[in-house]
Amino acid sequence: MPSSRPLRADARRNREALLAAARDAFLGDDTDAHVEEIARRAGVAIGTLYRHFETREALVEEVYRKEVDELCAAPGELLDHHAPDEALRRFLLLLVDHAAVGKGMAVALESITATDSPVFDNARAQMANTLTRLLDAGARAGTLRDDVTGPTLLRALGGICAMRATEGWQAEARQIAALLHDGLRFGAPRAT
Amino acid sequence: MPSSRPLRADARRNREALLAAARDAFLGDDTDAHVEEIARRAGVAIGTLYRHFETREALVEEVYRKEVDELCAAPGELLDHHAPDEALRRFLLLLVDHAAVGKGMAVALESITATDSPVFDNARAQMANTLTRLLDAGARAGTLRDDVTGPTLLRALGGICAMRATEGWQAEARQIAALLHDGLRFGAPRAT
DNA sequence: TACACAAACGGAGTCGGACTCACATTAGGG
DNA sequence: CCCTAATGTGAGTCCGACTCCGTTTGTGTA
Repeated sequence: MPSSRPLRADARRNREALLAAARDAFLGDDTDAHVEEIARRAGVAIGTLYRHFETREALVEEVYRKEVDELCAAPGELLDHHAPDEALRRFLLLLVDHAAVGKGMAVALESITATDSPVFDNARAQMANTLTRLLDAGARAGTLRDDVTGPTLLRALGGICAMRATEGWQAEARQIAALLHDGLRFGAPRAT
Repeated sequence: MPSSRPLRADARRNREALLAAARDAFLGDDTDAHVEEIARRAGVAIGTLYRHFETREALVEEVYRKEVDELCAAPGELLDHHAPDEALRRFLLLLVDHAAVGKGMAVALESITATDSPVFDNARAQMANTLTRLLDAGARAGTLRDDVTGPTLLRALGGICAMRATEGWQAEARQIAALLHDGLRFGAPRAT
């Protein structure tokens, strides 16, 4: 309900403090930071936290939306400067990098890609659309197969995002991205 | 500590009742059945449940171990009757079928593939070994690329296992399996 | 068959963490 | 400056995993 009324100054301040505190916690190591801890870091009481965010999960979603937005903004430029299959390749690597931001981001991406939690409905739809856009461009160019949809590819990426905390996981993640990319090119009309 | 002493008759009975009740719950829809509910279904008290299983997770692991064992037993026969890349293809489809057993099984497979929870260390290692075996056979035959390891492929499968409850997910899952399979063949010395 | 006792059982109670609610405080329009 | 609706507060509730210890029972032995 942020649109109904401009939100009082102190309320906005607290809301932002909460988001900042949550970001610190979630994007860092403390993926399952307690709400109490987040409120404390933000310098407010629990009640205030719950005035601004329906549930703990709603707060989590809000924190990660910005990251997802940024990620999903990339394809526009990528498609301007690269062939569709190359754009897709770069986007997948970008995804790996984002997952690398922190354990928290990886967990969030996992939730977005791998579950059907309604909390991430928006983020999931946005990511799926982004992938669809890249896939469509590649299909039109004949360099990517045309029988895989954005939502399907999104699911396939779950494995990447879920990785963390293991030695050398990033190399592994890149390899899986490459594997999927190759799978998408394999058998395309103009496969290279 | 089942090996130290043969376990009293009533204890064995209760243990089995608990496992049966848990299997009913987990392999059905009630993935997050409460321990109390499971104990009730088994006709024992909570204390008894905890005598047999360290934690709720330990019970979960026990329930799914059998499924994983069964799944991992398959490649032996598959490799006897099919070329390695075909054996791999079939194994991936088998994985999809197992994930289809129930929401619970899908969740378990997800945990096995996508997290690094120590609860599933055994299952994870077993699955990774199984995949390594298939990949090695394919690499020797020249029909699969040789730069992807079992653990890596296992991670990549996370996306498949995490799928559930969405209309037509199984078709989607098969497609992702095919995608990975194609990615593994793409660029192999004797790619078909 | 009876006995003894270790093993197993039961379930009320503890504990930890998400979430609520009734009251106190305060921003900011008039 | 005052009024009031918006906001903040934090002790308390709720819920579910897990613990503890008194009670019951299976079973090896005489």
